[in-house]
Amino acid sequence: MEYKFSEIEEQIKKFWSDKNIYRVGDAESGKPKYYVLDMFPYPSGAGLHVGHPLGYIASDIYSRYKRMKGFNVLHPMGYDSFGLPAEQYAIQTGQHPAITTEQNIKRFREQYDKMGFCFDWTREVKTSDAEFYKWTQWIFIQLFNSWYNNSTDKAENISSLEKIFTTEGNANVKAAHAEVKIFSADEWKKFSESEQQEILMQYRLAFLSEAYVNWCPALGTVLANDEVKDGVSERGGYPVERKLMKQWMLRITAYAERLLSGLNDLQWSESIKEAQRNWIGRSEGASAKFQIADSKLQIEVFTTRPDTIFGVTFLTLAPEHELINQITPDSHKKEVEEYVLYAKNRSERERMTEVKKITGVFTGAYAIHPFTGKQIPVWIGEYVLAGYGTGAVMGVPGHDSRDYGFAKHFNLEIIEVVSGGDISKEAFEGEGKNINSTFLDGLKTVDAKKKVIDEIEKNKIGERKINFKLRDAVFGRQRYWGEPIPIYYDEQNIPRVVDENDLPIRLPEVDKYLPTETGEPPLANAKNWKYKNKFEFEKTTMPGWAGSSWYLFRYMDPHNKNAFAGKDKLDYWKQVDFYIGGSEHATGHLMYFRFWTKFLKDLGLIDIEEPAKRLVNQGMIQGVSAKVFKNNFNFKTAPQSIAYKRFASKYITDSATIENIVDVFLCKDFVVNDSQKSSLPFLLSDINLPVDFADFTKYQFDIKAFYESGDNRAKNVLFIFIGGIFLNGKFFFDAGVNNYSFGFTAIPEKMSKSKYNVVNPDDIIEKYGADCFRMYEMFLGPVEMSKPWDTKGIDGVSRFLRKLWKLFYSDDGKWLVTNEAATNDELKILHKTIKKVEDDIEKLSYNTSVSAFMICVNELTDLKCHKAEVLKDLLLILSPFAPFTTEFLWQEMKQGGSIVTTNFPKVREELLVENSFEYPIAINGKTKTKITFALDKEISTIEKEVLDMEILKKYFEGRAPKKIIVVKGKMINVVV
RNA sequence: GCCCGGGUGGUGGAACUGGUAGACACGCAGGACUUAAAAUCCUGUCGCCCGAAACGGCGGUGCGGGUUCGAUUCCCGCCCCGGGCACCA
Repeated sequence: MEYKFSEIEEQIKKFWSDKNIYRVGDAESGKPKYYVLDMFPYPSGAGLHVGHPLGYIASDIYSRYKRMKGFNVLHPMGYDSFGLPAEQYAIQTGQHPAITTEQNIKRFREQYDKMGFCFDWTREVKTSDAEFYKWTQWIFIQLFNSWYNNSTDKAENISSLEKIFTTEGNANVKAAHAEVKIFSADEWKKFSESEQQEILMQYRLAFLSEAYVNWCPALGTVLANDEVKDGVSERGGYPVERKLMKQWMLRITAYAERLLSGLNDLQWSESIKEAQRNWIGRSEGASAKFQIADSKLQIEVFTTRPDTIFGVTFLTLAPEHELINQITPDSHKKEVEEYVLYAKNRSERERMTEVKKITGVFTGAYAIHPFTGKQIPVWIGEYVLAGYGTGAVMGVPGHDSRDYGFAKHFNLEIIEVVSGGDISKEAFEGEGKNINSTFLDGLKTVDAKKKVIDEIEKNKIGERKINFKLRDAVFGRQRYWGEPIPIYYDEQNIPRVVDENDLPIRLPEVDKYLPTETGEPPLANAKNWKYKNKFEFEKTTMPGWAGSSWYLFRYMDPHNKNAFAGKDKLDYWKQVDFYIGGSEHATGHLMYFRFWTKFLKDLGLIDIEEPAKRLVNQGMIQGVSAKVFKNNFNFKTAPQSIAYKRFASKYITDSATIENIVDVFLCKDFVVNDSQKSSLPFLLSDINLPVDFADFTKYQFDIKAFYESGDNRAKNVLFIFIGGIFLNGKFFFDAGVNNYSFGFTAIPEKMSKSKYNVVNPDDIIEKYGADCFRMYEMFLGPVEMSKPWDTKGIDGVSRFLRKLWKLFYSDDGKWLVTNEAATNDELKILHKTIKKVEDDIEKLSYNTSVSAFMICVNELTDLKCHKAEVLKDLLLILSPFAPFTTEFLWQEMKQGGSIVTTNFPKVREELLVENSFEYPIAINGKTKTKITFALDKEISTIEKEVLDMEILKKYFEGRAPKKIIVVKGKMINVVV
């Protein structure tokens, strides 16, 4: 019988689905639980490429393994199905995003099924399902109804805060909040309803706030910090500007400390933890208030180096600082206003690219140094950020490089207050001993910090303070395809949450997915969409990360109508034991879902502090692009194109054909060739050609096939190679040349449709089978590592599977398996492999387990072993990797049940005990020969025997060996 | 600039906690089978040197140094590649 993988896969797929083999029960299973989760995919229109399954295969193997080890394994899959691409498509075509999304999901599902993943599809969830987003909205309501109590260090219901306000005002409340004035209980009671709500809003965890946001005019929406890369939108690459807008926000900063300290106990990669630590950006220091001369105003600064306070020679304010107007004397108004205007008009992007440019202006005001009483000038500089600290810094040019640059540029005084550097050359930012600092003189930096903060607090100048870089998260999007925010505006225009019983607030139908003419979000297009038929709903929707911030809990109880998940289910499944996904989510999703988890815990809804114990980041499988060169000017208008046309006219006389040329592609070798290069205008960039026509072994691109495929990019395009050209299906050669070769360069880069380098797993599965595909992706290297996709080695895995098959069937199709008892050698091979594979799976070192299987099958083949006793265990340990083939053979062996639900075999350690070892014998650390000794042999006897060995004599060269080291079971080293 | 990874044959990659560097696979070369091809199987394959061969010699894990009986592994300095952050006071 031949190994026909496609037939086997079909048959086994049916077998599994008939038996509902992947259905997962809950606590009643009586087994310990294990939760394996893949990061939520966005169902894109392009389907899966070979890069996506890397993580899925890894988690699938782990899930199957854990199941065979006696765990009740939850391994679900679903879709993060709200998102931009479907909406963009809707804007272009008018097609409802729900329809596109549904089609894409169907495609994804087909692909998942082909790969044999053990997902329990009865637990599938989709964020765009009203049954799902009902609970996303519900959690938002809880956030709105909560405040963060710093005294108890948890979120509490807003009613407890109101109670405090009515009894004692807000002076002693320790809470995470925005700027609020201090009021007494009496004052609180006298506030109007709208004033009270305004104040409460400053405390809520979901709140409406005026804030500088990243506004992307091209997308017509606001982006979160992590959605902006290099001043442009991460998706689409459109410019982003800073804009003051009223926005729904989440007070993630309340959780900064817990998000930071929680990292320590997580089994996550160091790089992700580090990225989160940087993102949270905790710094310890002090705040200090500087009195403005001849004024009642004070400027508060934050510093991490309060020990350098005697080195302050100026203050710098951010251009957005609110006191600028009040402190600037008339004499300086004009210059200051001009500068502020200039700074405001500078986009984030400009400011970032011109980091080294020093700009600023003197306000004309002076501040009084709190310790020396000296007057110091107050400046404005754009190097100070409005959003961090207090938006003002104390300028210590001697010990801060930015202050140093600023002082040099504007000729301000520089004082050395910490010894150890040379401040005539550069700022000294290291630690040392204080000088020129009165009561701090002689103190080491650590002690000086402590002392000065004590003084600052004693004199009520300021206080010890901890600052975070982490910003509150913007939660509203001017978009259609997202969860409606469950807020309405009452008669007084006070924002209120809708009643929980009215959830879900369904996404209304609109006839246009674009913002309205007045600039309102798309939801404003909805007709008759009012809460209780009279109140205006909030028109923005939630961002892409809302649903994914809590989805892990929904899988535990996906159909629950009364809660986001039932208490019993939450108690049983607790949290994700093993989470796998891309590292690009380091500061986005992975931060938000930790935040929501902590919040739900504070409400007493769940019992865990962290959503995922262990996190593995799978590497990216890059596509290998076929790059050729292309002119980078407009071919129709640029004068350079004439040179190309002249070149083409060497071969083609018909001028109309030449005039029609719209572009030119050059083969790699042509560009590398100097004499050719000099005859052409050298303005080149590279462009990708579809990999389907590229031969990566010879680096040859088939232009003719490309042209004949009907691709528009090949039409009227002049292809130049060495010795000839290709135009519209025809080759033209130099005299004497008749072999064409269109060379390209192979570059690994991210796999993407736009780069024409996508490899579809369906094609690979069709050619080699799903098991082979799964094993090959694992065989490529460690899961965490990125690597270019390359089919070069896949034949090795394919050969392995056929070799395995041959242990069961002869070439002419006879069943070979016998019930003979296995020999010791055979059992040893088997159990060595079981042990190795078990260890490797735990470590996620799948590439080495695949080699172990290969070694095992090779050795059994050499021994002509066809014994059931050995083969059935081999099938079991291989089944997480190659589920189809192993299940098929399992059934052929009449073992009963399904291999999926059978237990993993136990290693028989006693078979692996060696009683002798072949020692490598090294002279001065270099291995020279080998000798076998019994393992229980006395070391002193070994030493003696080795030193007497005839073969070693020549290395001693007459010298007596100085020393001999014997490490039992490892090696022997003789020092001469 | 700062913070994380990483650098091993022609290629993907192995090597437990400091103990035989290059497992396994691809590719390549030679051979067997075949009319032929595919498939399959066998042999070799880090480099250099001697040789008929060797369980011969020398070198070798990005570079330079160090610790050690022994270093791909630990320490110091440097170079290169990938990723993240970036005027964060």
